[in-house]
Amino acid sequence: MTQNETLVYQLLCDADRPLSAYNILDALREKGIRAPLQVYRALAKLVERGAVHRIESVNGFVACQLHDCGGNEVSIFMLCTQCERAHEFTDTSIDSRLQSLGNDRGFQAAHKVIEITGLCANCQTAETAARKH
Amino acid sequence: MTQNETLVYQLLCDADRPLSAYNILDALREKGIRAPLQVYRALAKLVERGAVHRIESVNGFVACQLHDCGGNEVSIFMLCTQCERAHEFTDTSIDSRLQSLGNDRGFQAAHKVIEITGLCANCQTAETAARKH
DNA sequence: AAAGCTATGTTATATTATAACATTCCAAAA
DNA sequence: TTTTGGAATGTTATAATATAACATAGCTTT
Repeated sequence: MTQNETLVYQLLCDADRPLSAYNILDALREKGIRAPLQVYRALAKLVERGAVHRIESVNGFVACQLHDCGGNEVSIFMLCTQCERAHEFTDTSIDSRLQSLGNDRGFQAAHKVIEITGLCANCQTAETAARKH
Repeated sequence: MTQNETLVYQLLCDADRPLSAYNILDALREKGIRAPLQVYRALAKLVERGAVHRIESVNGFVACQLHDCGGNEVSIFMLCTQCERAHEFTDTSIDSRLQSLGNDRGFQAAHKVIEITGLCANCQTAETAARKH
């Protein structure tokens, strides 16, 4: 990994939620990153390599949370609108079903996005508690 | 539907691919739409009502292609990188599987995004034909 | 007529992303 | 050892997407 990629990747690993490219830029200014392109270039490489995922629903980026994710499985993300955390997982049955839907139509899939937005369990209970006042 | 919503909705219905907010703005200038906000406000209402879907992968918008889509099903989109067309459909098994994945984790889903990017059947054959030269 | 609501319009600005070009650094060929 | 070619880097400018803040207009209910 190059210098800039390492900086960006480490930051994403330490973060507990998706970061935007400009979040990253701001956080890494003191480390010598000065321009958006430096961030976007590092991100492009990291995403290409599967080390980082782009979350379309929030225009953000997260470090891959699954050790062997570079593989073929589609990542599914659950995104909490409250705490902003992103949980990543995979599901073979959804994956294969989606694949066959594509095949049925002769569609050659290159990339799949599956994202669920809502309230995580934690934030639901917090909200319920808050309503008691 | 209000004036601006009608303009935007008609345009999207006539389009054969997702349009960006600024595509829409440019197309509707002669009809009196002058500022991005007029477009974004109309889109927000239309999306809320289920008449239009936002395609996260391309930051674009399409008119709903399913008559009864205002309902509960998740829309799945296949997006061709070549012709840029978006095909919408639903799949009960993916939907319910995704739902139960959320339930397992106590996640309260509000919105789901499923988008497949790739080459549609049509564009694949066009590409194969082109390679013969 | 007044009050309140929704839609509208307008200007400015925030946020996300890329184009175009110059420079540096390093490894491998000559 | 030099050179040369590719990848990484840096820098400035700008494109593309989206929203904030405020003003006005039109309609409906009281």
